[in-house]
Amino acid sequence: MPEPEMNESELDSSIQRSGIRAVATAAGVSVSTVSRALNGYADVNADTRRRIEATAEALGYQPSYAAAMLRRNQTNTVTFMVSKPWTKYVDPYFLGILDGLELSLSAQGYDLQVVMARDYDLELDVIRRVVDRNRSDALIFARTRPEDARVDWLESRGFPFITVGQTLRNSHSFIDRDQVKIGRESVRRLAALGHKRIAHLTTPLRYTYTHNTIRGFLEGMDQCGIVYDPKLDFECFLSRRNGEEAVTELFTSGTPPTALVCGNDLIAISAMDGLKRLGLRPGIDVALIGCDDMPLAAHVRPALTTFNQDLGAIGLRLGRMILARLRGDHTPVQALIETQLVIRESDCFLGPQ
Amino acid sequence: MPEPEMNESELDSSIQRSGIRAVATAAGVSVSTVSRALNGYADVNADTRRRIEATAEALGYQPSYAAAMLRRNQTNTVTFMVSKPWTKYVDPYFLGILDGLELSLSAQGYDLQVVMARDYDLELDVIRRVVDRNRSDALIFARTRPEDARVDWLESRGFPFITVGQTLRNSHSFIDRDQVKIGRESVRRLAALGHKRIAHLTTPLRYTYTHNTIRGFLEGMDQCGIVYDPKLDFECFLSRRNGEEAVTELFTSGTPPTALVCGNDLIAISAMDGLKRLGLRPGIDVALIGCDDMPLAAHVRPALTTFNQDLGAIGLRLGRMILARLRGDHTPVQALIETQLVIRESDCFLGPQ
DNA sequence: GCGTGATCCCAAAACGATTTTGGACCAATT
DNA sequence: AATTGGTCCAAAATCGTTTTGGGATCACGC
Repeated sequence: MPEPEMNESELDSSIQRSGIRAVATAAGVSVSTVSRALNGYADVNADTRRRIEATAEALGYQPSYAAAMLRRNQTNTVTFMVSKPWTKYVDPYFLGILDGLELSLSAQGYDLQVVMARDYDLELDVIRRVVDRNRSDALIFARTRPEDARVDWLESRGFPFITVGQTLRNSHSFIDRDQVKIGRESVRRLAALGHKRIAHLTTPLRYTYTHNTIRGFLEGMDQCGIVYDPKLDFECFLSRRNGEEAVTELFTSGTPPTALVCGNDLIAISAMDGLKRLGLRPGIDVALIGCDDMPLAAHVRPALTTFNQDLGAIGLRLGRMILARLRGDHTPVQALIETQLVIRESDCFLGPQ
Repeated sequence: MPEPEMNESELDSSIQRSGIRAVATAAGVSVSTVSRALNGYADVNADTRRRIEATAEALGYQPSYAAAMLRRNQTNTVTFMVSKPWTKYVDPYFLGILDGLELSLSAQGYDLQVVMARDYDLELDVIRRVVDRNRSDALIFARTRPEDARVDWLESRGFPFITVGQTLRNSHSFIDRDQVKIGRESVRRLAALGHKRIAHLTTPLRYTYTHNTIRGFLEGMDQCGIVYDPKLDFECFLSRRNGEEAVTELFTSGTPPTALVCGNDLIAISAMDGLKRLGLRPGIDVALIGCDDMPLAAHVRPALTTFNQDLGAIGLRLGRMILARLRGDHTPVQALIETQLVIRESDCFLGPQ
């Protein structure tokens, strides 16, 4: 017995899958006509088409995915690559997008496949595996960096892909939040409330979107006539130096800020904890604005003022974009998603100093 | 032009995929020998095998997934179905498991596919689609209920599946946390700290795991000689009546509890917020124990005492279980995962009442 | 009656692997 | 010398679609 693994392969004798041949016989037409009828080709008589459809339905015919894939040389699958922070930390972004994406893909008969890259170094390997093995028609990934090797490689291969987030070159299709606006509006909101010393607790600088937020932040400062104090900038990580530590440093040396622009809600929430620990009341002594509007943001006290976006809509849009690309539309689409500032309790008027 | 959609189909002229034929020619053997050599069959000369492997490597040969799938009648794909709460709310459970699962699957050449069911009513439809269309070799899903239509259907079809969580019949393979123990140990911990009035803020009752937790809770109460007061039980939902509301009710009428066992961390955190709003200090006036140990649990003040489990390990184990099943091992495996109580700040001695 | 399209349909050829079939070769045993 | 068994390989069949390249049939105008 030369079997490498004794794959017993089920047999599933219960239900007999009827192929296109059975449908053809039952409907009294040829196999090719069934195929053309079921795939919406024009040169099939309307009556014949209806008859074939009825027969297929009656027989419970399901075309073999594998056979179609082999013949058409396309997988009808779109791959979403999950990068490092998402493989470990729960990011509200992830599931929401996946949800909308799956919705639009499945509506067009496409499947969603998920692959994970456990480390930055592995990202390219993972992509290579997916692409080289011809197991997917297109790729989607996020957490883009200004210089992104994944983008370079995929562009050189001509493989269809869309990123969630931008790169420096931006020659490809992407979808992104308007981070510049988020940064700008955060500052403007706080300035309107009277704040002048505004700190920026940024997301990791390796990501493009962080830089865009910073750009918006600086634009906002400029527009409001506030001079930028670089000492009030802190790069925060989820795993290491978080909002709590940043706040501790900010409020125990130099002139502390009266307001905090936080790169995301997790940073904001940990910053609020840090403030409380220092005896400061977030939302009263210090104003905070977050970003993402994760479910918890509304449940935290004080409830977090933050930027909301319709994640499902992003996913949906993403699906439409990739589907268009797959249909042959090669013009790069670059979509900026609007966000709304959700005002809750954590931002506040500048109290008497 | 009878094209239904003008699918331009790329052509990707850049890289010429070399097939098994090319490898055979280059290695000077027959096609079948290449197949046997590359698939680990025994009756191939060791030298020949090495030569073929080297040739395949040199030519960058990647066997056509579609062709193999068509011939072997298996997809080399495992499908994970995401059910409703996970499609909307960020649950730490989800990604961690997916991560470990993908790791073990990809190591064996299997792909992970994700499908979403937007609603409970759709779950069965989604499963049916996946199974009937023969697009997956096995199915994994969670959020099991005592009477679960998905389990019934899959069992009747003989389709391989594993659940994360149990059902009433439990005739299938599953993996689950030891929820009974979680409930029991929560009570025992709080009782050891002097608490006698212990409330239970449960997860939704439609899920099996909630009932198991309740069973453990009652066992613990019994073991500690505490009489159970049904008025201290609250079913919490993420979307509707959350921990905050439960706490508000509990502490504004009747004899309030001194300790809270919470079905998950999200409930616990919102309960803490509710307590603060009532002027009570969680971790000082009222003890809380959560469940899940989501990343935020450690960042919250007071830091949450909660049950931790190695999610990656669960996913890994899940992968091994499904792989064994796919290799023909039909004996149901029922794995209970151990959890550890992570003691932080939110549980506390019973203060002077 | 004969081309000329239009319309509808069909038989056969891909697609690219795996698996089966049959047989060659060699050494050991009868 | 014949038989047996073990080890290897080439050729052909197979999986179930889609696509190709016509072929009937009919209506129409000359």
